[in-house]
Order: sequence, then structure tokens, then C-alpha cells
Amino acid sequence: MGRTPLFDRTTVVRSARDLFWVRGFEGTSIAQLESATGLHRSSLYHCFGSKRGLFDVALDDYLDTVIRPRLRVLRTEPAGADAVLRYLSSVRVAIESLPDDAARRGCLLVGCAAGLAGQDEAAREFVAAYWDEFTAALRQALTIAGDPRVGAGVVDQRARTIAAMSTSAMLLDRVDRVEQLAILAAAEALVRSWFSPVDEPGVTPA
Amino acid sequence: MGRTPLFDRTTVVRSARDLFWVRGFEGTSIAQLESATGLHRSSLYHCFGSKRGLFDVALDDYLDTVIRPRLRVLRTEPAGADAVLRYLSSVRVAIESLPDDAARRGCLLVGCAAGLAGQDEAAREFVAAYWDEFTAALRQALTIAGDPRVGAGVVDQRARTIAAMSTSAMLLDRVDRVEQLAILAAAEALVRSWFSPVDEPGVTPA
DNA sequence: CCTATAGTAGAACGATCAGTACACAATCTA
DNA sequence: TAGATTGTGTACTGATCGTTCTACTATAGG
Repeated sequence: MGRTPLFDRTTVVRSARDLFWVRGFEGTSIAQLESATGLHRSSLYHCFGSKRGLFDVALDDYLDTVIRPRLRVLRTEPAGADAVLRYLSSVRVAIESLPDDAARRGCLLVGCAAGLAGQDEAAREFVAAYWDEFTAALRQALTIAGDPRVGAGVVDQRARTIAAMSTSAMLLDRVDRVEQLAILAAAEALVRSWFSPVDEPGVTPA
Repeated sequence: MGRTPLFDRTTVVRSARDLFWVRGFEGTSIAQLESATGLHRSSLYHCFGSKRGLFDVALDDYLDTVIRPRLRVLRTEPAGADAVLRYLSSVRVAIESLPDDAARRGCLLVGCAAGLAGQDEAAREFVAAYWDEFTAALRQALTIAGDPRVGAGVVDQRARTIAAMSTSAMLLDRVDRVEQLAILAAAEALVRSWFSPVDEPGVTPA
């Protein structure tokens, strides 16, 4: 019962998410959200309660539609170099295919960590939970069953290394795309070195 | 000629810098800057022109008094594992010795990259210039003279890897100090593996 | 049709934002 | 000491912030 919404909730959340993505939580105003979503503030508050409420929904959507689909290859592929390399190159290709004048949006979660997380416990927990999810997926992909030289401790370190490189690449998306791509390439080279012990660690096959 | 200032400029800049460090540029208000520095806005505007002008001075101070002293070991030590390891452990020790309730301030430059840099060309250039300085120092320390297997390309990749891990650790300072320290430890292990080829890459000597 | 429910519109809320105008105080040079 | 110069204090600007209130509109169930 009640009046039928004139908008599609998913579309609205996605527009808001894209705005937060570019400008950050604090840098986004209700007025900007109104024009991005096409909804008046009354409707926004009616639906999401507050700016923060909308941000939380946008964060969930970001995780579900932007991040997790990309992480899937880490879990579905047979574990090993290929899974991690396909993950890294999918990110790299996505960046490379952005037009040069594309907004420097980086990663919504990185922005959240560098911004809100400083003062907001809930934001902190959200980012920490994602970090856990990310490194867990990497650990799974990086595990080499049956190789006694590569134990759980080594896998942990490697997963953190790749996660850290990925994250910094996302941060640099806002600063210098060339360096960003170089970091992703370095991560790919590092993964290759782990899985082809003949090569010097860190060396890319020419 | 003219009236003598009642304040010490260095102290004022440093107070402002610490505030920006914790709350970010956009998250810091003039009112907060007034109470942190003890100066009225009239004096702040008289001295620094604008909030942004004060921020720029604070950024310079941050680079000169916080970052560069820490980077010096990369240049003054004889190049090699020791230089990089001493850099990484100095960061780690600094983090470890923070009280648990210390403000989660992370790194002012990371905050600048995740915030201002998205919309502001000058901020972008500032961060990019620092990234260059940082990776150059790492390249110098990571160069192994006389080892033909470790050419310039390999050194580049390794420098970017350590820089990226350092940066992500700084980002995670605002989220999860345990993970932050684990990343730094992983970076140290990685450096050790590069300089003691007997070990499996990434393995810490027990 | 009636009424309860829910979505929409617009105006307004007080608070805060960055920045400024101006009078006053202190210190310099001449 | 006179006057130029520079720092300080107070009050205020218009704009914008997130949020709320009220009136209005449309739909659903009975």
C-alpha cells in the first residue's frame, strides 16, 4: 500500500555510489546527491534516513557489484599463479581502458579508509572486514598444495604483499596512472617469480 | 618594522599540520585551526592567505620534519639490505611505540592522495613528486652493484614493491594496526629474501 | 469510495563553513 | 615623536552544510 516510487532504487544507489566514489563521503553534499540521483532530499531521507545511511548502502553496493565480482577469479580458478595473475591483469586492463580524462576515483574503500575510518569505528570495521576478505581470497589462490617450502606463513606474507600492492595501486589511481600501472606490473612479475623458481625473484621474463 | 608577532610560526604550522594529519584538509575547519594554533582567523589569514595556503605550508613541514628524516637512512647507509631494513624497521618501531589510544592519523600524504588529489592538480603533483623521491631513494638502496642478475628493471620493480607496501601500511594505520605491522614485517622478509638468495623468496629466517 | 500508507515537493531550520572589513595595538624608521 | 607598517581582536558576511517539517499526491486494501 502507499504510493509507488517513481525511481529505481538500484539506479539511485548506484548514482550515489559513483558520486561518493569520486568525491568521498565528506566531499559529497546532499545537493550534489539530489542532482546525481534525480531525487529530492525528502525522498533521499525518506529512503535512507541520512547521508550516512545512503553511504552505507552505497558501500555495500560497491562491494557487491565492483569488488566481489573481480575477486571471484581468486576463488573459482584452480589455486596458483594463474588465478592471481588473472586477478591482477583484470584490474590492470580495467585501468588501461579508462579514457584519459576519466574521473580519478580510485577505490571507494581506500577513500573510506583514508577519510571516515579515522574518526568512525563503523567505517573502520567495514574496511577491516573487506581487507580480511581480500587477503583470505589471495591466501587461497597463493597456496601451493604439496610444496613444503611454501608453508602457511609464507602464503600469509605473499597474500599481504599482493594485497598491499593492489591497494597502493588504487590509491595512486588518483595521482599518477603510469605509476599505478607499473605497480600492478611489478605485482604480476613478483607472482610469476614465486611460481617459477628458476627465475631470479622479481625478474620478469623478457 | 611593524608589530612583533606574539606567536612562533613554526609552532603554529606544526599544530595546524597535526590537525590536518588527523582530520584531513576537508575535515578541518578554520575554527578548529584557531583553537589548535591559538591564533585568531585574522592572524591565520594574515599569515597564510587561506586555509589552503596554510595546508601547503603544513605539507612542506610534514615532508621536511616527518618524512625526509626517515628517508635519509636509505641514502646515507651503504646501499643494500641493511639500508632498506633499517628504514622499514624504523617505521615499524615508531608504530609499535604509539599508545593504543593514539589518534589514527596515518600519513598526511596518503590522506592528500585519497582526498584533495582527486580534484586538485597541485595536490596531485605534490604527491607524485614525493612518490618519485621515495622510490628514487629506494632504488638507490636496492641497487646491487656488480650483480648482473639484478639490473635496473629489477631494481625498479623492487623499489615500487617496497614503496607500495609502505604506503598501504600507512593507509592501514587508520584501520587496523595489527595488519599494518604485518605488512611491514612482510616487506622486511621480502627484502631479506632478495639479499640472501639461499632462502626461499619471502621466507623469514626463523 | 474511504482511509491508511507511502512517496514527493518545497521551504525552512539552526549550525557551520571559509573568508573579510575594520578598528585597535604594537613596533619599526625617520 | 610622527607616521608608516604590521599583527591582533571582534564582528560579520553570504553561502552552504545536513536535517526536518509540513503540505500534497498517488496508490493499496477494505
